[in-house]
Order: sequence, then structure tokens, then C-alpha cells
Amino acid sequence: MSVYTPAETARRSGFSLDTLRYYEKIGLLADIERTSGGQRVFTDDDLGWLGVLRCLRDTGMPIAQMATYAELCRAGADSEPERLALLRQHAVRVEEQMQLLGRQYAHLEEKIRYYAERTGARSG
Amino acid sequence: MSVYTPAETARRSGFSLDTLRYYEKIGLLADIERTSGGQRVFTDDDLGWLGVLRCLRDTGMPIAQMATYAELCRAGADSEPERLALLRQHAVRVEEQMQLLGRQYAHLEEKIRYYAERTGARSG
DNA sequence: TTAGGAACTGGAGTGCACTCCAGGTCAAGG
DNA sequence: CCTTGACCTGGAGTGCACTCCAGTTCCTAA
Repeated sequence: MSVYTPAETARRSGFSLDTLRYYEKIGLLADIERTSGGQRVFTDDDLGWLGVLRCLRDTGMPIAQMATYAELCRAGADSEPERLALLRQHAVRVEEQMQLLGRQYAHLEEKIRYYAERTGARSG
Repeated sequence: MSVYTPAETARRSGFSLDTLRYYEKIGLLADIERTSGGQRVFTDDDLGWLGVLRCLRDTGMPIAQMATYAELCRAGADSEPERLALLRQHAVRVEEQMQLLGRQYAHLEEKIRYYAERTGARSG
């Protein structure tokens, strides 16, 4: 298997059909093949690229920046240093995000322990 | 010091003045004192509660659920088991979120290493 | 060949969480 | 007093990322 229907692609990528169309419209997805009748045909390469988009999206990159990255990827090998810079910048933000999340999770745990003791004490 | 102006509260909590007003309007913030002239006066308790809200928001809890939690807190000690359940549920989602973030961060790092090697190889 | 589900398009609508605005009021320094 | 910057209200507007819709076309299995 190496080509997929829109529905199958949605299932595999985790993006809805509407989102796939939207991503194509705004340039995150380019050169998607079509049948003679005009229906989209996705390849393994497309799925790979969707995996990249999912990674960026899951780590909180704004769509606009993903579009920038997509364009750099289309621009050829000369843009690789720029792509690297963009990803490195993003990675820094993700690290900060992970640290914040970890800190706040610790607070949450603390609160849970507090309530668990109180309710445990009363009910037991 | 134990009371704060709206501006000082915004600074300390990290929420904008508009957000503080919005939170009060939708019930996340209740019983904020006022001067005779109608201006808000925040206390250390309020700041503490804002810290809780910040924790929940930073960990991705939707506003609607924060409002539920706020109401439970106002409902008295009987609601503690419910509060505990709500926080535990949320903590599970946060754990999942942290795991996803960690996995995707690993992919991102991989991509960065790939580009770093390529651009390093060409430029060095 | 025909039925019916999948997919197409352009564009409007949604949900969330704020954010901004107009037109006033309040309060502290000079 | 008077100015002036902080604050007030209700309500409209914004930005993001989809999501839904109407009306039409495609394509596969019976």
C-alpha cells in the first residue's frame, strides 16, 4: 500500500478531512495528487509530512509558523539552515512549555494530596 | 502589605486587567472587595486563588471547568470529594499531555539533529 | 445502470479566551 | 481645586484553528 483515500489519510494522520482540506488551502499541504475526477490521493510521503505537521502542532507551533516552515521545505536545500534555526527556536519554546507544565503539575499534585488527606481523614 | 490595586494584582498574577474583570464576570473570581467608589481591592487570598487559576489554566483546563471548580470551592467543605475528583481527572489529562509533549519533543530533537548534521557537513 | 456513500468547492459559522472601546468616574499629587 | 492617570461598565471585536453547510460530482458494488 502506498496511496490512501482522504478518509484513510484522516484516520492515519489524526487530522479531520476538513482539516486536511484547510491545510491544503493555506499552503501547509502542497502538490497533493488528484484522480482524474478531482479527488485527492495521498501518498506515504504525504503521510510523513502530516506526521511532521502533527509534531509541530502538538508542540504548540502556530499555524502561521508551520506555513513558513512548509514554504522553506519547498524552497530547496538552500533553506536548510533557516529550517534548522526555526526548529531550534521552536524547541526552546517547547522546553519552556514542558518546564512550566511540570511545575504546575507539581502544584496540582500537591493540591490533590491535600484534598486526599482531608477527605480520607473524614471518610475513614 | 495585604491588599493590592488592580494593576498590582495583574502584575503579580500575570493576568491582564481585562482578564481579571472577565474572570470576575464569568464567576471565576467572586466576592472581590471594592472601595466606596467602586474600584476593586484584591487581597492575599485573592492572589492565592489567582495562583490556583493560573495553575489550572497553564495546564490546559478549559475555562468552563475552572468555573465548575470555583463553584465547588464556594459551596463549602462538603464539595471537597468532588473537587478532588475533578482535580484527579484533570491530572490524568495533564499526564497524557506531558507524555505527548515529551514524545513530540523527541521527534523535534531528532529532526534538529538531522538538519544540524547536514548543514554542519556542508558548511564545515 | 443505478443507488448511495465518499469527496468536491467556496464560503459561512463556531468556540474559546480573551481584548479593545467609548464614555464616563475615582483618587492622589501639586 | 484641578489635573491626570488609573479604574469603572456594558458591549463589541479579535485571532486562532478549525468545522459545518449547501449544492454538486465521483465512484464502487449490486
